[in-house]
Amino acid sequence: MIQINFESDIPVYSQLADQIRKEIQANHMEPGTMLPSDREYCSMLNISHMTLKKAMEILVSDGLITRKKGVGTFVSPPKIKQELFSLSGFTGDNSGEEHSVSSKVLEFTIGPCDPEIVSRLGLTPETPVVVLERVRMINDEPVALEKAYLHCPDGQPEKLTAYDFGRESLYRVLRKDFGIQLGYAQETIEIAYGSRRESQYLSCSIDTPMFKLERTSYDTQGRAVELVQSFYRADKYIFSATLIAPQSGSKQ
Amino acid sequence: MIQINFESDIPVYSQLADQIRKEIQANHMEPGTMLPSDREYCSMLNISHMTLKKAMEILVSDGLITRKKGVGTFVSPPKIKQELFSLSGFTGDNSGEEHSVSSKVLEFTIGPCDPEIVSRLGLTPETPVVVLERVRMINDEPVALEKAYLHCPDGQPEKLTAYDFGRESLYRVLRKDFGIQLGYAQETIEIAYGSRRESQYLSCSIDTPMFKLERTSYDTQGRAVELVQSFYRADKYIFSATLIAPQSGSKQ
DNA sequence: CAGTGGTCTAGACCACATG
DNA sequence: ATGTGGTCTAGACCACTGA
Repeated sequence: MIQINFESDIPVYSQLADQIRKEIQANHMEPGTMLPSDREYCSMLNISHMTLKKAMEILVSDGLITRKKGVGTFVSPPKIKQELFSLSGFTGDNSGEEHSVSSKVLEFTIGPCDPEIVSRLGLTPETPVVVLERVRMINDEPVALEKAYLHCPDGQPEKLTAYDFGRESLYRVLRKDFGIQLGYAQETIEIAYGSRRESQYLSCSIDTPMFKLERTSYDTQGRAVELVQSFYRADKYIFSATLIAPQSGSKQ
Repeated sequence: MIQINFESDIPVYSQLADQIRKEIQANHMEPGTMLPSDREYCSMLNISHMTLKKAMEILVSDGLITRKKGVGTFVSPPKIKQELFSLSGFTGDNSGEEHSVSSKVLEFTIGPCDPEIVSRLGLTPETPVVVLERVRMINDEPVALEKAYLHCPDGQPEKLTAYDFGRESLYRVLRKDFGIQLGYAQETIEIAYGSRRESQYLSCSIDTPMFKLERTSYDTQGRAVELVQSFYRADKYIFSATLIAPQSGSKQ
C-alpha cells in the first residue's frame, strides 16, 4: 500500500518512486505486468498528474518500468548485461546467448568527412573515410545507435561496401578478410541525453538518459582503425568488465 | 538568439535545451558564468516555469550547467575524466594531476553484515566484514559515494582500523602493509538515480542521474578481497578505459 | 528584503492505441 | 469512443541565498 507523507521534506515524486519501486520488487511482479494508469494513481493518492509523471520518469530511467503512449505502464525485463571491455564488438558480445542479435544499416558511405573525425583518425583531410551507422538490436528491440568511422583497409574502401553489415560483424570482416589485427582501444563512457534523432531510432522518449560511448581502436602497429560513437539505452543496459591487474607492481 | 517553434512536434523543452546548449558552446561561455534566471527565460520566451525547468534538468544531467537554489544557474566546468578500468583505485586514478583528492569517512566498522554481501565475498555468514564508506572528493567537491566491504586481511580486521582512510589509499595499504596482490576484478556499471541519501552526500538534486558501479576484486589466488558499490555523479564524470586485445586469436 | 530555483496543482489539449 | 501517456500552462507556495 502506497502512503505519501505530504508533510515530509522529501518530495512527493521521490517518495512515490521509492514506494512503487519497492512494490514491484516485493510483489515480484513479472516483466510485462501492467501498473495502474496515471489517472488511477492520481485519484488514489490525491496527486497531480505532473507530480506522478515525475516519479514515473525516475523509474523509467532506472529501467524498472516502460511506458507506452496510448497503452499503459509496464514492468520492464531486467537490464541486459554487455561485456563492455572486450574487443569483440557488439556481435561477439551478445551472440551465442539467449539473445538474438541483429542490426539495421542506416548509412554506409565512403567519402571525405568531418575534419575533426579525420584528424582523430590520424589521417589527412582529403582521405576518404568509410562511415557505417547502424541501429543495434537484441531480440528485435533497438538498444544502441552506433556510428563507425573507418580508415579504409589497404586503401580499397570499395571492397568493404560489398558486405552486408546488417548481418556481418564488422570486426570479423576486418580480421578475416583484411588481416587487420586490433591491438588496443581507447574508450570513454558518459551519460547523455540523446537528441530527437537518437530517441527516434531507439524508440524511447527524448529525455531517456543514455550511455554515450566513444571508442578509438588501433591495430597492432598503433594505427587508428576506427572511431565509433554510440548511444546505448541506459534503461536497458548494464555494462560489465573484467579488469586484470598489471603484472609487476610498477605503477604508483 | 533563442527561437522556439511552438508548432513543431518537437517538445518545447527539448528545443530549448538544444538551443541553450548551443548558445553556451557557441559563445564559449566560461565555467561559472551565470545564465538568465528562470523567470527571465520564461517571460522572454513566453514559456511556463515547468517547461523551462524541464529543459534545464536535461542540461544539468548533461553536466553543462549547475543550478543553486537561491542563487542561480551557472555554466559548469567540463567533466572530470576517470580512468575506470585500472585497478589503482580512486586515489591512484585521480592524484598527481591538477585535481586535489580527498575523502570523508562516513562509516568504518567491523562485524557481521548483510548475508548477500557475505556470500558474494565467498565467506561464511558469521565472518566479520570490514565496512568502509567514504565520500570521495575532488577539489573539495563531492563526486562519489563509495561503500567497500572487505574480507579482513589475514583474519586480523583490527589492524585495518588503525588507518585513516580519509587520507590513505585503501589499495595502497592492502598491498604495502598486508601483502595483498590484486589479481583481477569484475565490474558492472549502470545508470541509476540515487536515493535521498546519495543525493545529500553528493549535494545534488534527487533526480540527478548517477553512474552506479559495483566491483568485486580478487587477489592473485582468486580469493575475493572486496566488494565495492559506488555512486558517481554522472554530470561530473566521464569514464575512460584502455582495452588491450587478447594476444592470440582464440576467442570467437 | 527581493530574487533564486524546487515543488505542486488543476486543468487543458494532444497523439496514440485499442476495441 | 474511451483510455492511455506526453506536454504545457498560470499561478501558488516553499526554502534558500545574499545584500
